[in-house]
Amino acid sequence: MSTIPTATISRLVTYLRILSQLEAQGIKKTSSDHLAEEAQVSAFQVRKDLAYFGRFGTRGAGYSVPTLRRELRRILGLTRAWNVVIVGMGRLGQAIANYPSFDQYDFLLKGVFDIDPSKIGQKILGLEVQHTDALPTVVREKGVDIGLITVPQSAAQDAADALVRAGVKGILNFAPTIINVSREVHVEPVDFLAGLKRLSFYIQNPQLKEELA
Amino acid sequence: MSTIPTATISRLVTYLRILSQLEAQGIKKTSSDHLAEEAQVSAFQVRKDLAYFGRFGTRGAGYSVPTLRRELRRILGLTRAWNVVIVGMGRLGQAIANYPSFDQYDFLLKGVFDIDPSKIGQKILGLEVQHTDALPTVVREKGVDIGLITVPQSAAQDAADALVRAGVKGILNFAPTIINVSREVHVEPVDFLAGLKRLSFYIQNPQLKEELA
DNA sequence: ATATGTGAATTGATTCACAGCG
DNA sequence: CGCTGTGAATCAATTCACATAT
Repeated sequence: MSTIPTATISRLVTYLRILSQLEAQGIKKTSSDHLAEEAQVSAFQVRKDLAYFGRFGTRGAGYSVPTLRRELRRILGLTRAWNVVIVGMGRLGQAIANYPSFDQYDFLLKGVFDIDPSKIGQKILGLEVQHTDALPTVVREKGVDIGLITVPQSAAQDAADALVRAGVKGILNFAPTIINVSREVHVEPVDFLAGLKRLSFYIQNPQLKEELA
Repeated sequence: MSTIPTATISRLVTYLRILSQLEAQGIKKTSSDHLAEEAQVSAFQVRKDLAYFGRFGTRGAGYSVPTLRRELRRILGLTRAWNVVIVGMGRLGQAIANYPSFDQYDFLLKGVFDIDPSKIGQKILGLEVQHTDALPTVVREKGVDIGLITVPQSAAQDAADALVRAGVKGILNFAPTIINVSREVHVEPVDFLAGLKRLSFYIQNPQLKEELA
């Protein structure tokens, strides 16, 4: 079996969102051409990405929207609910917790944590903010899979260590820093300051538009 | 001149952050080995990334932290301030506006916008929330370079269109959807729901750890 | 002695062209 | 005929090895 590019996984997430929108519009059929246009990639790319996981289309006819959507949800592990906690209940943590339809995406918020005594005990969406020391208990008892880190940069590594010790399998890191975790825990960065700095580069160097992939 | 991988730009942002931390600690010298360890890449990669832009080190001795930091800031366009606006003053927009030291990074918030009449007129960090219709005026008068989109998915394309018409050069898109803009405007996505879904895939397929780049 | 800078080699990802199937 | 699925070819990115400079 050939190796799967990480970029393919990102694109599968995009294809799934497009399919969900098509399904919501009652559209039953689509094609690699259409998905490609919506995802802003080539049709070759769409077909190759899907080919890593199987054959989902009908030659000459394209793809069934419900079928391909179901398959992508299965491939991405989105047929089950994932239990998550948030570490860091500042403004960003609260915004994420309250994000519209966060729970509709089958990510269930099972706990919210901080180390600031003034925050502990506050209620967020019916959950009481707990001290990070309670992480191991909550992760075990609630079967938590994923931890979101929304603490300041200086506290991010401590939060990551606590989450890993508590036994989460994945971390979504909003803090603007790289965190070190054991090999078996996967980390996805969500770094908007880094995004701003990349924008700064591209705006300052518009002539590089052609020289960049 | 060879073409510059987009991944290189992301890594330069990481190297810059590491150098800033080293400088704050009073450390004057570093090496490609040290930067590589901190950035979780190879030392070859660090040197190759820097080589796209010049020679910044001393053979046998490594890199001067202040010098390399200054050079990276110059390369990334971070020696000047960038004027930004935020479109979407829900919880996420407010959290980003209030992000600790957002302005310390030389991104200056020049306006906040929404289309919800109940939000217009509210004060955020001394700025009055304005209707999106006012974007062209503000962008022109304040010299705004970058727009942040923190509206719901369904409103993201409209927000992007308004920003592009108003004349911004770059967009940081927090909405979970791909937006279409004219070629000369650069878009950086910041999609935490996509990050969660990628985590779902990697957690469900731990055996692929070796098969993924 | 030591660590950078860089052409060459290798590995990986994307694009292509067309075979295969409905 | 139309569109998918896929090996082959191309293109891009990373890794390597070592020449080079201090």
